[in-house]
Amino acid sequence: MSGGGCSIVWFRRDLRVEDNPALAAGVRAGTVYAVFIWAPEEEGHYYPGRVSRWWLKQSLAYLDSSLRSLGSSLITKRSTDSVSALLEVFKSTGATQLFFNHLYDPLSLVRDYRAKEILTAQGIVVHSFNADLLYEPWEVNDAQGRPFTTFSDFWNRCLSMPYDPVAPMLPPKRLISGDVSRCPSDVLIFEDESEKGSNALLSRAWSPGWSNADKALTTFVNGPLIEYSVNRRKADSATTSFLSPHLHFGEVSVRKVFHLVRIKQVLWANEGNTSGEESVNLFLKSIGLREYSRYMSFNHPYSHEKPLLGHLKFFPWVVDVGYFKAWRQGRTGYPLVDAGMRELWATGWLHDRIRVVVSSFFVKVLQLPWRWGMKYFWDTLLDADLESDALGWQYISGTLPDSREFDRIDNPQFEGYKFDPNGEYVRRWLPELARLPTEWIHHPWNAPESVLQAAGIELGSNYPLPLVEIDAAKDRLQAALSEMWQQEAVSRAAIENGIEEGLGESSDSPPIAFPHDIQMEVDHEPIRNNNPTTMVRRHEDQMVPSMTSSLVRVEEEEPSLDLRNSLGDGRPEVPVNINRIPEPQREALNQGGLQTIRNNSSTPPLFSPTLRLQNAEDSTAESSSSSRRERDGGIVPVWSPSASSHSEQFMGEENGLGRSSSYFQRHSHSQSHQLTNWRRLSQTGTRSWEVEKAAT
DNA sequence: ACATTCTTATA
DNA sequence: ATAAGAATG
Repeated sequence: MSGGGCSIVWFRRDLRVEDNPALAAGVRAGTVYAVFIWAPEEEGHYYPGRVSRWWLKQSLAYLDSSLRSLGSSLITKRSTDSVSALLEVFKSTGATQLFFNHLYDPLSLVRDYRAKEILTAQGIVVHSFNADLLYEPWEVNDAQGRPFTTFSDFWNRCLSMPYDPVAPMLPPKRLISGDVSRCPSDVLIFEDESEKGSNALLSRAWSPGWSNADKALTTFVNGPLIEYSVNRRKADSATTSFLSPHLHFGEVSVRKVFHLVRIKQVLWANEGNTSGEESVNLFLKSIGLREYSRYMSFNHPYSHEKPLLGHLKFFPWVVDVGYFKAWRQGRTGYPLVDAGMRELWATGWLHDRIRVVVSSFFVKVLQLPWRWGMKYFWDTLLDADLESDALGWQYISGTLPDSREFDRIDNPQFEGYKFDPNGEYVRRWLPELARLPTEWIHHPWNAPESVLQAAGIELGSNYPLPLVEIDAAKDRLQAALSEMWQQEAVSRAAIENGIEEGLGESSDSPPIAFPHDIQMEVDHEPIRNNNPTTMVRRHEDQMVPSMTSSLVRVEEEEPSLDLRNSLGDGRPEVPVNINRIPEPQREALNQGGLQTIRNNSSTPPLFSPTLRLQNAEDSTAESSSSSRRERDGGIVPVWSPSASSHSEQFMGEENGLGRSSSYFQRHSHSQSHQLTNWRRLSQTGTRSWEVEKAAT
């Protein structure tokens, strides 16, 4: 390439020098400035949690040292707006090109698009790459060229793509650095005084940074991987890869993981080691889920906030901060759940199985709104990852086409027998139960008084009785579901009426007129069970309450429900900024986007789900033809968070059942079993389903 | 060989 | 919950 170019390589969640396409391309283009911009306010609601920031700090230090060994260093900038920070860096360095790797969370999609637009207008040439996925979201489509809506279809397709994922590339041998003194770094602060003590403990268990990521990968691939299929169900043993935080920050490339693991698989297959082979399949499936989370986020950018299916739209979630607090503190009375929550709090880590246990308990037994749980995970997990966590919680909550059935409650007691048969996990994290014999460890409430006494346990005093009995939870769930169906019927009736009358005066009256709509905030309802806490149900999934600050306000948050004071855990403050994209900006993105980028002949077309949905054939052809070119850095994935692009093929919250039918109609042939599940949920008086079915 | 129970997996 | 597959009689 031409030697004259001077470029900025913008690091984000790709904190590695190996297999980093943006860095490689920047190096090829000539002189390089490596830049990291810390602008957490941009994340608004999802300001990174303490442990996540701790990780980031270490990881950046490692990146800096590897860049130094290549002859440069990392320029760090503190800002509240990445794009203007970038502009300043361009101004002070005189660079003319920008290189970065794609991200797929809703915020980054918008920000990166904006960055490209603004910088291009300034005469800067922008190149972006895939460094985070095996395949870009727009590369993986069904036979009709549409995105998949279930994981297994998606993953099967990924595994049988006509071309393999790009092979990982080596780090650059050396790097021609720009004059770093032209662009002084800001000191980045990732922890405050109050957090230092807690953070000190983290370094005993975890070592961030790309070289440690590499070590973790090697250790796993040469060790636990082969036994993964048999061990992965044990809550307490170190049989998982522990790669997730490394992967989150891009310290190691998924493609490298994929290739290494595949090599092992071929090896074991040749040896006839079927369980080893199977282990690789299972491990890769979890890699696939990570891929799928990006895929979902790209195609349905509100999936971290809104249920993808609207069939639970009228579910009366239990709005009970007391429940929420008990769950967070590991005082639900179910040992496996409590052990998990204590481990999470203490270490920022949780085995995948236990994540399922605690989140399922949260949604099905406590019936709390899933977004609260998701936000708590976000704040506490070392590997907090918006896309993965949104996928996980939606799966548990039953709002994906291939979710678990909503109807089904997992019993933590039996899960305890399965995942922690000897009770070691529980004993480790719940010292108060440590002396309880294994027989009773997962259901202390059944233990004879003498046994409890001998173990030093007084239920209701030093260990709680079950917060909610499983049987009561089942009843409550059924009751809540019938209530939901009733509301659905009311709403449907209202819509039908609205349509009839709407011929004359359509927009005057709200389409859904039912009492709760207006009285939502004060829709308190006495609860029918034995718990002492006042229970409040609400007919709407709600925004996550602020856990840490008295300042965060979310537009949907109700004044009558002041969750803020009761939630103080002494955790760090979250800034006020809410990540809403201003309306005019959305419009600009929507309308201007395509043409603006297309006019640059070296730049392949943009990809926008909106576009694709509106003009499926056209954009599909584009996406498949340009997916190759993209590897040379041409495409910036673009997505604009306009109302119109919201999960078009899933139910929109607003349009509820109307949308749902078209969704199911479209997919009914390939997904009859999901339909069955959905029908079961809607059995009471869901006439629209029958209508749809007849129409199909 | 066949029916019945048990096990396991489920994004 | 359920369905498929394995083990059992």
